[in-house]
Amino acid sequence: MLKTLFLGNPALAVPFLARLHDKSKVVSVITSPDQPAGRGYELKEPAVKTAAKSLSLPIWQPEKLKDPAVSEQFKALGADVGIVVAYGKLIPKAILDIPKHGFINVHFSLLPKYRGAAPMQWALVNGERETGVSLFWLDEGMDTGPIFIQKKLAITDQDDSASLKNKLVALGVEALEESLARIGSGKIDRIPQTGSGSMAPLLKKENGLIDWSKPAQTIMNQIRGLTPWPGVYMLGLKVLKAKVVEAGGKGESGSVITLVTGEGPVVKCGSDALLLLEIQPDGKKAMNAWSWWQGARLKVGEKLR
RNA sequence: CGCGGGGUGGAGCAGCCUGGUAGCUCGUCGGGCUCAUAACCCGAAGGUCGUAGGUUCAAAUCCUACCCCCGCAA
Repeated sequence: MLKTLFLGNPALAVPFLARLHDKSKVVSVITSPDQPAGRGYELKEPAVKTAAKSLSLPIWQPEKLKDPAVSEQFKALGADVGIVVAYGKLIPKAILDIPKHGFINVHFSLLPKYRGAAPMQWALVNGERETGVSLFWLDEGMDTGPIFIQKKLAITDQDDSASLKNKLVALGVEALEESLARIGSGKIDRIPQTGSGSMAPLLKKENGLIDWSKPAQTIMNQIRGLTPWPGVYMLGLKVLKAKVVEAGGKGESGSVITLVTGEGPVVKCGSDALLLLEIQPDGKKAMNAWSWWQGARLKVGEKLR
């Protein structure tokens, strides 16, 4: 059985760890140190750590990978291959060379497109019709290594970041199992990335700011890709769900042009309009847009403040 | 002790600063108008104002403690 390492942090990485545990001997689960997070800054452990505990796997939370002592410990683990899923740190060359086969990174895009931290979100924001998952061999660059296995996935109009994530994780887990089988039988591909790449940089809060003068579909894509984080918002209000509706040229963008009884207000955009369905005011719980409208003290024709 | 917002009939809010009959939009129920309606008109039911104390002739409103929810941030 292959001896493997697993490196990852968030909940999204957990299904990969579970499958890896099924199909190989996981000699160590490497995850970031517990960090203060949440209200009150309580120390919180990464989801991968929680999962590793319940699987009774050895956990290791090194602070700095560049430390030579860390490299020594990696060597001592004697792994055949490392699997990296959303670990969030670049792994130094000194460590990459340690396992017999190197490290495989699971990346949620069709490389070389959307290299970087937030490939799923940017694909949705940009209105892509297709994305996928790429398992590639880590080198020193940012998602630049040779590709092992790549699988495509169509993005539907109904997809949002949650549904797309679920699909990609499922696809990725499959690909992971396939890659382990191939390594076992010696059929290892290392296909250099070709074509022009693009970047999917870490999301910033500002990426979620709504500009009502943009087309409704553009804003809709923002909502699909950036919910739940960083969220698509305007001052004091986050839009969680909406629907594009046709609308003529009349009405100032950002103003409420009509109401759909029981559903919510319709806001004029640069072209067409958005029917708001679910909203979250600052400091409040998420609520349906119709409820929000009851207490919003706004009238049809007014701009959202 | 990271910063901040909030808990008021079933829903979303106003009222609190400047104590003194519980307000608004919606929903529910009954009636009316209408070919009809999610629209309109009339009427009704429904609230320990988060909890426990305190101040006061009088507290949703002022003071104290506690519980719960949420945003930022990470």
